[in-house]
Amino acid sequence: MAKNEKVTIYDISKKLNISAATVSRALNNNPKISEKTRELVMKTAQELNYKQNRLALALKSGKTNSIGVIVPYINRNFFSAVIDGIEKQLTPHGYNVIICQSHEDAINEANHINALLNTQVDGIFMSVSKTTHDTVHIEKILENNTPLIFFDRKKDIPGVSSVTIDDFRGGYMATEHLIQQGAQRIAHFCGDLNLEIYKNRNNGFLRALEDHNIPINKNLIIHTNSRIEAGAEAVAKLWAKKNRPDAIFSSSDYAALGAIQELRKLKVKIPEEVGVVGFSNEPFTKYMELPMSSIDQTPVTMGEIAAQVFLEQINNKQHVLSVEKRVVLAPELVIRKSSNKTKSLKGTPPVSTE
Amino acid sequence: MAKNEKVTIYDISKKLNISAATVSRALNNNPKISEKTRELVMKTAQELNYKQNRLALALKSGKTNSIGVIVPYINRNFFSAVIDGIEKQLTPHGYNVIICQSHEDAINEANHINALLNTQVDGIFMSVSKTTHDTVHIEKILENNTPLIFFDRKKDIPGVSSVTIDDFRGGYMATEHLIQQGAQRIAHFCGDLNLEIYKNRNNGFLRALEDHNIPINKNLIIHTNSRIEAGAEAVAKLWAKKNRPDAIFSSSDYAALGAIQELRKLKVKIPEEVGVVGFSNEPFTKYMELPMSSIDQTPVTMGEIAAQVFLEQINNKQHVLSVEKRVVLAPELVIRKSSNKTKSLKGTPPVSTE
DNA sequence: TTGTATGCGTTATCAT
DNA sequence: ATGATAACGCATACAA
Repeated sequence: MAKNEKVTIYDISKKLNISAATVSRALNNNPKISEKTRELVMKTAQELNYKQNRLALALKSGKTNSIGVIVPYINRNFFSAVIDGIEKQLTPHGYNVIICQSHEDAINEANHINALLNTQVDGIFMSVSKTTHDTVHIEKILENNTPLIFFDRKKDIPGVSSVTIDDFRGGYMATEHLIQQGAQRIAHFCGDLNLEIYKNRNNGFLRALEDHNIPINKNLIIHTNSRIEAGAEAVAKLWAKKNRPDAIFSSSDYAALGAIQELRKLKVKIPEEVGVVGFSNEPFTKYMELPMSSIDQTPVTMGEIAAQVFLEQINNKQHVLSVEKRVVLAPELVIRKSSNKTKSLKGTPPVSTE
Repeated sequence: MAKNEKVTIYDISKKLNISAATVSRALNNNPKISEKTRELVMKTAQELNYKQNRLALALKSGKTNSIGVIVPYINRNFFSAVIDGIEKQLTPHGYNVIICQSHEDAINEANHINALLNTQVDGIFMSVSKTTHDTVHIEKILENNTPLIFFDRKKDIPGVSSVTIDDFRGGYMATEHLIQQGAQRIAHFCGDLNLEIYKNRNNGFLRALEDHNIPINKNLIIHTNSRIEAGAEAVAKLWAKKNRPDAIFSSSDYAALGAIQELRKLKVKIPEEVGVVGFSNEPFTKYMELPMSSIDQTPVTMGEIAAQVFLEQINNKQHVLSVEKRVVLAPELVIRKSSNKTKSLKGTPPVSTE
């Protein structure tokens, strides 16, 4: 028996000598169908191994029941956790999640957007790449009237909702914590200022210094990317000079990891001589030989809320021209050994110690 | 100007007073179309911001130009690297990659398979979950006549192609290396034997001992999962007894990491007292304070080859009932400090030292 | 070279 | 309660 051919509602209708319309109705639990017919149809559908063709449905209804997510990399815990959050919320609603990686390249981003729009996805979630300056390719999503939700890394586009964390606050908390630990010369590893998130973390850092009357020293602000090597190099440079820092706040956990590795090579005592705080609370920070303090971005929550914003948005589409909702989540400081000189400390929420 | 409505080839045809068929042909570079018409169509398509509806195309052609990939977790470097390999090969061919996570749950796996089949993907790549025993949900893919390619973790199903690495060889290499470093009492952290990969690594381990006349000691074979905690617990138990091992070969990098952490807590010297080799060559192994030896599975290559096998398969579909191709890749031993007692060692390919 | 008609699998509208 | 038919957007066989 060749199972080659796809079985359609017509096959069922022929077998039962009823119309395809009736089959369709029965399959969709239309109340105007007799119980007998419905059961018969259901049974035959099973027997014939009928599978609804979502393509046809999508073409007819204009809804594909799938959404696209574009992230820089899927193997960053932060991003995969956000995706988990989105999936968790949307799967029960019958949505399919299409995941795309931009690899931090605006061109890939544009291609993916095109492909997703051609696929007629019902919505797009994205965290923009570092190389995305121009937003014309992003605006195509809006021209296409497809809901767009930014998460974490956003661009300021009117009418576009976003879910982010308060990066300013995160930067502030990390810095203030280091100050409270006695630090006076805090170095900051600052990410690409093209991205709001890094700018905000940087501003939080600066404000914390100000508020505590610590002079700002430009030499201690190092522009690094999010790679381990970048952190190691930064430390190497800083320690080659006089007037070394007594703490490091890195906008990236990976750069912070590199920094710690280099510091240990240099036999610098952590946290006694130098306290270190990273950002993102990647899982490895917890499992390091010298566990690292970091700022948790509650990525799963971020994904869940992004999904909720999306659902609201498509339900409100009656007469509304554009809805825009900007959700900002609170970051959480997780204090671990790399910045904790005191054995016991009283953490004030939302600060947690491990 | 309301940009609400999707523009179709009909809109273009009306505007130009030509038939939709001509527009379609022009858009597809059909050679039987006059240059003038083609240019005109292309221009108006641009002006109107026309986007091909892949849904309609898919419904018509029976090809969606998208493929599905099902992996346990996307944030395992191994899996995301395989996905990178698949994408790299398939994107130039116009394919869209839909990524799904099973979270090691056979039920999720089945749901994803269903969704992908309903979406009419042109092929499915998968690495089965640990909880997948029964394969009926997988066989539905074949009943549906959709090409299926296993990578890394496969089930033995006739007619299904697979790309794996020689796990037996990997286990053998790791073990032999430890023996050459002088180990005589090698513990093995063995994964879930429900999966072929772990069974094979285990067999490789056993054979290496045999070949070097080392008696097999069942007490040194510990069944762990792939979590850090599992490795730490295993070490704690082993070191609580007499006759401790002098080396560990772990089927998982994560378990090996936990082992190393625990060993350092116990002040056991690595690699002097105990050599450790993991499996998968996750990026963190390289960046550990005490870099860890591991077996590299060449995941990007694996993904690329899987994609090639898929492309071959759909091109050969003329009269062939079923094609099956089993590609086995060679693993590579990467020697790092955790197992390297000798300062200088002469690595014989495909062994690399870092 | 271009136009006409048809079908891909569904659902919705209108009949019956 | 059920049937006939049109429509979603596209590509193609057949005509012209």
